[in-house]
Amino acid sequence: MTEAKILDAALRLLDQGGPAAASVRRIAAEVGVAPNAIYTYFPDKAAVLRALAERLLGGVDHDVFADLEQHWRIRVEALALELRVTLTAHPGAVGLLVGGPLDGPSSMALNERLLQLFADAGLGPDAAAQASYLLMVYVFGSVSREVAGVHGGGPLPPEQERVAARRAELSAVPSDRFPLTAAAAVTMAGSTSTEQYVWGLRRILAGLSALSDGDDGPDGVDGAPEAAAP
Amino acid sequence: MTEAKILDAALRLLDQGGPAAASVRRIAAEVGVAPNAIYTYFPDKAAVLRALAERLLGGVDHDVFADLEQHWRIRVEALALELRVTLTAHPGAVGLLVGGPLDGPSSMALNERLLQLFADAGLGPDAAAQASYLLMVYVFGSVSREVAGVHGGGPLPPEQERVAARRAELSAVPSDRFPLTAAAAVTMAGSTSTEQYVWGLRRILAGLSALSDGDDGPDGVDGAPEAAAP
DNA sequence: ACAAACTTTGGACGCCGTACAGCAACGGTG
DNA sequence: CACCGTTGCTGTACGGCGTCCAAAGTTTGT
Repeated sequence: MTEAKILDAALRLLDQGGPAAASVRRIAAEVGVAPNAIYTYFPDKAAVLRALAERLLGGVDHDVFADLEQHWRIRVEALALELRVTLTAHPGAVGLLVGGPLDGPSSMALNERLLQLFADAGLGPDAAAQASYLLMVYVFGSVSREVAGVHGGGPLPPEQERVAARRAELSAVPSDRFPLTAAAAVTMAGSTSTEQYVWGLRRILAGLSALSDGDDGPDGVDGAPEAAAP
Repeated sequence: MTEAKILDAALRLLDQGGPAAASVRRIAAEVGVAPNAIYTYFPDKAAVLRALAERLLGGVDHDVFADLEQHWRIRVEALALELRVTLTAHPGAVGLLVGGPLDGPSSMALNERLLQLFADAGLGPDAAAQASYLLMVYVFGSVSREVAGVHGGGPLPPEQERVAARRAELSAVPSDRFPLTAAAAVTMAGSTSTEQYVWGLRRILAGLSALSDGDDGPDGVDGAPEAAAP
């Protein structure tokens, strides 16, 4: 009946049955309308999915990160963590976001916020733009790796479960052909964990801090537990 | 007739017409057989695409990066650049790689190589595993951003052209609502450039270098032209 | 009350992935 | 050489897909 109901239905189907379930016909059935009624509100299926992606990105609460009291690194981390939660909440929809261009109003607003954040950090406009892009690449890359291989429906299993499953898979790696992989299997199994996400984020922020004026952050060199070198 | 011919045909169609063109029926027609003949060699369409992804990843030449004479940072950069070229050469196939799990032999070999590289850099096994994952996230994230929105066929336009097109789009950004975005539009237009790719890569490697023993690399703080802060 | 505008539907078209049964070529065994 | 089991391929069919068209229904303005 309205665009909103169509998007609601699409997201519901996407969550329950993955990308394959979000067909025009099923969406229409979910709304309770004939398939072609959808075309009254959207020119084609792609437009529905684009609008949905836009809505999901719009669900990120920006104002939280505007608090100038906090150190910029903290604020970027908070933003990155919130983005990850928002995206992984709808695994079936991740493909829409990583696969399409990010040029909607929500993307722009998000980007503007990020630019402000990096400007606060002391980066010039150009460096801030590059840093923002780098951060988005990291967030989207991480999330898409995280939900990769989820074709069916349902929410993502809890982190602990996924890590355990991955550990089981990796325990089968032949240590003669891939000795390093086999040796680091336990750490690798944690790739899709919040810990690894934050670890990578901190490495990136450390790399960016060198551009910012002098200060080198709250946590010297290692921000994650397993970061020690021999 | 053979699996190889099927994969050849699939890649050809993918290159020419994007993901939508790589249907089982079209692949079969390209090979010159009936559609269902494909199922003699692959259990379903997904298996074809998985095999194709595996083959593409296998096309990355590893031995180049084994040269211990070079500094590890140079070798990682070379690997990242080669990976980007390999992936962007087939825009329609990028979705297969970022959308599915990376657990084939080629992925494992690549990962093993990366672990070795970071071990050479002085990172412990666990940090090396985390760094490898971070790098892969960056590469795949960058590439998928780069080919995002390419639904049709044909190769990616030359970099310069894409940047110019993006610049034109961004020039329409209303500077009252998104002042920072509008101000940095020219830099943002270069997001999908090799320069930006290397810039981000260097930030990440800088962040990782802090973990490696003491040395801080060949290029102090800024590795890209526009990196200066006011 | 009537006309105009908008919304929804029934039906159809061509394409998709895939299952099943049958046909053609072939290698090994008598 | 004749036989036969295995393997590769085809013909055909089913249900689902995105989308178009003309017709029917509904709402709105006057």
